Amino acid sequence: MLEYTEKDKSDEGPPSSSVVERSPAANKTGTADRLVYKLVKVGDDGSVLPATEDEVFQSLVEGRSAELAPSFTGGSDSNEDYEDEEGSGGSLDSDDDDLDAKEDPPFSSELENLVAERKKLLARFEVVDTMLSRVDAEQQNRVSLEDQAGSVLGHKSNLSVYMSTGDAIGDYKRQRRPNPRYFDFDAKGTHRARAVVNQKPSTWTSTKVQAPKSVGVPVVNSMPNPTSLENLSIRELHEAFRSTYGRDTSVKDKHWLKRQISTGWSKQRDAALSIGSHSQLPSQTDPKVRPEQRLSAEQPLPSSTAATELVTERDMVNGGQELGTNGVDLTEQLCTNEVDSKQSLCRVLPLAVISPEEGFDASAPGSLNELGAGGAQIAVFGEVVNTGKQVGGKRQRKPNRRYIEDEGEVGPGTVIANCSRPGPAGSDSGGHGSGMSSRLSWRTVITDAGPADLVGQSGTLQVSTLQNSSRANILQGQCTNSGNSSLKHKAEGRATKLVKTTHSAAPASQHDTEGTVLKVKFRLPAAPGRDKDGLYKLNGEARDQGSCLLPVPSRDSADLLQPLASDIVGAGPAGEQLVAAPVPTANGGTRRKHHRPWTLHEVMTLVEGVAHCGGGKWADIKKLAFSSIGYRTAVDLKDKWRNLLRASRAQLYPPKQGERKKQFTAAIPDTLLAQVRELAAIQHQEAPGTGAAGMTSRSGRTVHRK
DNA sequence: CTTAGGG
DNA sequence: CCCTAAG
Repeated sequence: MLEYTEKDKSDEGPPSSSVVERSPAANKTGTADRLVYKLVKVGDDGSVLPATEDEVFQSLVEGRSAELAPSFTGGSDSNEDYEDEEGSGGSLDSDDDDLDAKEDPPFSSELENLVAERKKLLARFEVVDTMLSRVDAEQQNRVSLEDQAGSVLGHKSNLSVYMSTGDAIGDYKRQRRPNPRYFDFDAKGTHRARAVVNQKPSTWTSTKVQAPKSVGVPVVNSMPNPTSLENLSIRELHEAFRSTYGRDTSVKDKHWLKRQISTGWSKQRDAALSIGSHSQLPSQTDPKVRPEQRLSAEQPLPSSTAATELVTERDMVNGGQELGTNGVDLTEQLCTNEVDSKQSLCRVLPLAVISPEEGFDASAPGSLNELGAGGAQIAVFGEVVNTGKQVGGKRQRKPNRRYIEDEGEVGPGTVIANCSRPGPAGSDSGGHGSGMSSRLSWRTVITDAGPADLVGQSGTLQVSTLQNSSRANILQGQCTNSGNSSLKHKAEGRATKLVKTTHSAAPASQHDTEGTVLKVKFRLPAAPGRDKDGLYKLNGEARDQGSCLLPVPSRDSADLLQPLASDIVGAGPAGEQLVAAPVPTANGGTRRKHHRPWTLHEVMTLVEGVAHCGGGKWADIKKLAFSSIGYRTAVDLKDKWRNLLRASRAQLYPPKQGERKKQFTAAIPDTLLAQVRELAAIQHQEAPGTGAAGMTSRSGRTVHRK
């Protein structure tokens, strides 16, 4: 019931392609601004209408007629976007004007050559962009204000709207990751609404689809059997990927690769089929379909549609490329296109897709957990990226952001890479939905000046932007933030942590004090993922510390620094260490992971915590002993402890055999290990017996040997 | 949400 | 470190 209800409320937008009048304002009005006219369609008469991404994209691609597909126009627009705008209204107007001026298309449009068109379009986009930037800025401000005010509601709606691109229906739940357990539940609620939605896309699709180019891998027959993917090694997967998409990828995650590949195949197949007639669904493609999903997937499969679209887009994009004369222009154009396409897809796909979440945009670094909207996939460069479409009607797991570094890599596509990800291609740490991320990056690129401006206006914005670039950038974020220290942004868990860390970490260890610590809360809409800590409060660290039960023995700086790590992030002002620096892997690739070496201090703290609370009470320990640490989650503690146990055990057996083994572990002093052992022993004892002092279950965990 | 385990 | 399955 609940789900259903919620949907009703928020959904308005998406589903009804039809008009949908939502009770809009009611909910979101105030806040929902975010969307705002991202895209504007300028009519010949000079009127400006909010256009759908599709429209824009189309117009861009086709170059010629500024017009959009008729079918599209009306319906799609009616999304939240609309509403949103109203909310923010004022600021936009000016922009609109600009558009008008620039945009009026000459009568002789027909005659105009593509170049001219392109220019125009570009100009238009710029304007739009600008607009967007402003809007964002504005929103940021608003958000910040809201935060201060303490109003929470607004955010939610905003974000979701924004990200989910309409489709999201604002339903938070949907964005969560598909836990099987919940899935059923979810699905039920969701379906109806969706069903309603599905019609719109078709129109568009049919129009566009023309000559799908065959990609690296041609048609159905020639495609390898998906099931074969299971057994492939990463290298093989890479090859397959390359053949499928025509580019390399650095992603190491097998799941991701498989998914991408299979998706690519299925898509291609679909495209091929759909062109001729109508395709059937590729159900077998995905190896991991969840049964539940199938059951629940009553709806018709839009997949074919999606695929088609993607293909089409790709073609278009490619075309653009070819046409492009001058590098620069080209570049821009591409970027633009890409962006648009993404957006458009988002818009469209959602309808079709059951679970947008899955969607994953190769080009968008971010996403992590799904964002619904963002989820939609995009075609980057011609390549068909996995769409949220669920091939077999099942949801695919979403790839971890972490693993996706891709995108930029493509040779040919380089252009885009530049555009979208200027900086070090960050992995998306922040990832909030792909949608978001893509957006961000995009924006970043385009708005050169933008960032600066934005920053100035609202520090907040920056943060989000930064995310993409990984923690390295965080610093900036700090700076920015510092201004508005009071702001709290909801951030994605990790990101948040990181940021936080950067901010306060070092100091914290010592005397901290910082009243200023801010919690940066990214506003990721949907980011369901791991917000765990997102909300973490930075309480004054000092305060907490004082309150901690566990006295931290080594507060001395010496202790802190000594440890293995360089980590103490704080140490360096620049918080760069946080990072996800690419780490070379033995195998060969590089992977970016958040790695934050444990400091001796932390380890000691952990040990004490265990001593006080017993093993297994990670959450408690976290609260007590790590209140000042912040970035270590209970799980981290658990993991670390596990490692310590291992180490302590290992210590007993000297590494005689010439195996140098894990030298890494080195840093931990024997004494500590000894303590660990002791504790382990103690717990071991107690556990089995009866809960001695109220410690009940924790025991078992102690020694597991693997 | 918190734990335990696996990877 | 991350992810997931289980209470």
